[in-house]
Amino acid sequence: MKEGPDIAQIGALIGDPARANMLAALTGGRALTATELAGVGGITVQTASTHLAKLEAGGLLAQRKQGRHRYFTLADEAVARLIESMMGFAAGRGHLRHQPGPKEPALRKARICYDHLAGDYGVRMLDSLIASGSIDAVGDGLALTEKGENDLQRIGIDVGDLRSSRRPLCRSCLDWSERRAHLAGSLGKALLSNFLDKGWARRTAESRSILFTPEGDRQFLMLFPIDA
Amino acid sequence: MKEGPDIAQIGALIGDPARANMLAALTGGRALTATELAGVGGITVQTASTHLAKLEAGGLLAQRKQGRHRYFTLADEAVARLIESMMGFAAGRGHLRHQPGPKEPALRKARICYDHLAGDYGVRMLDSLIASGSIDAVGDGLALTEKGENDLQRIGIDVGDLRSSRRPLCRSCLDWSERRAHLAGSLGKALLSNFLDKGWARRTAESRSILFTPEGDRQFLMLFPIDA
DNA sequence: GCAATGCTTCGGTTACGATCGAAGTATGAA
DNA sequence: TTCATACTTCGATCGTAACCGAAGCATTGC
Repeated sequence: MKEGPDIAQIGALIGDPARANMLAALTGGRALTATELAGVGGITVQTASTHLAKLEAGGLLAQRKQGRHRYFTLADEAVARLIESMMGFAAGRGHLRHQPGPKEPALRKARICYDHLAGDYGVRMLDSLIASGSIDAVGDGLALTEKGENDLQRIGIDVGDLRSSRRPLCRSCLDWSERRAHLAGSLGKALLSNFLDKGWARRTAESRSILFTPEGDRQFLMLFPIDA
Repeated sequence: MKEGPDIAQIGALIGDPARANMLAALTGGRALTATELAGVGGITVQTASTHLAKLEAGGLLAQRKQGRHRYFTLADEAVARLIESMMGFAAGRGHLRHQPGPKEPALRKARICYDHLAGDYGVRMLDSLIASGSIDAVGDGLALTEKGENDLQRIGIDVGDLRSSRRPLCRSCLDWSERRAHLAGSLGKALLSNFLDKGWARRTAESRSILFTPEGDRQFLMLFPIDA
């Protein structure tokens, strides 16, 4: 007994419904204030404050003071991956929420996962990139090809810039709704930013879902075709 | 709020120290009885029984009756991966146990992770396989090469048999002690079995650690050299 | 300066769940 | 049959942590 790292601590941190809701909301990548997170968790600000303090002490959250606000974000991408992987696991076991809710279909279609595109569209994009030879896939690993680099340049993404960052360029992330991989890493982030910049899609206020405009939808589907 | 799968439930399941200890013990791959698990968790059998019932209801455990014993195991490999990934995360945040303990060094050197080799030796083995060209690595993904297949045949592992199983042949698994990848999947399992069969190493009674014999140690290090 | 907003800290209540003793069920051994 | 072992269920206790009202800081705006 007492072997290895202490998983009970972080399990307990995630194990409270209010905290889990806050973490899930922060997986949206946006920095949120304590008051907003209290709303997400369905609790008062006082209670939220103690929860947030615990999460920060546990290394899951980071906070940034700005004026009289305090913006909370996930500490880093590793936390986002942990949350998303737990979601994948929970979805696989049928630990779904009681009511699917009206927002559910939009979430399944396209949502943000920390800073990249997830859901049906995220999976489709990666599939298409692999099919077109832009990305090589070996097992769970992904690597950008020369062809991919050229193609991306054409739509306005400079891979050279991305390579300079310490963060891995390509990374696969298991999608909880599709149960298949989508593209994470700095390239995944750059692609989503690109779509948002072009006005193809926009983020919604209080949800993780991403709404494509009709025109953006058309462009996206044309850019990432599936031959089936 | 209330978006996506319910991670709080499984978080809470893992969040109790007694349950976390039991799960960690079961990551050793061995089926354990309720009484043994009670010892691991440091609680009475009654308490353990209720914990085990909850874990089973949550889909984390499976049980098998045999005579008057009940053997518990992790429900499947996905659970093992979740536990190990949480250990990796916890180790990265410094959520280590209070006292490193005497068994710690042995665990770090070589231990079992569900059914394959982990720890320093596990990482070394994968590094060596990649360096020798037996395994291709792209990002986090791993694939056996033709050369690798031949080499393995020579030490008595028939890859053809392994391929027929539904389980992936190669899979990378993040090692919590080394913070680097080691080899999982059916090939990882086959390799460990091979070492045990040859008498190079043996499993210990109540721990996850794996003890190499002096001769086994020599053979292992010779088979998987590191040029550095 | 004063009021308003955003958040934290304090204090006290409450509820849930972990815990164990004791009793109950099942299997095996004598 | 009787006893022993392995485990579960019941009942009751107890501790902890989630929770909120109220008060206390800090920052901004007027």
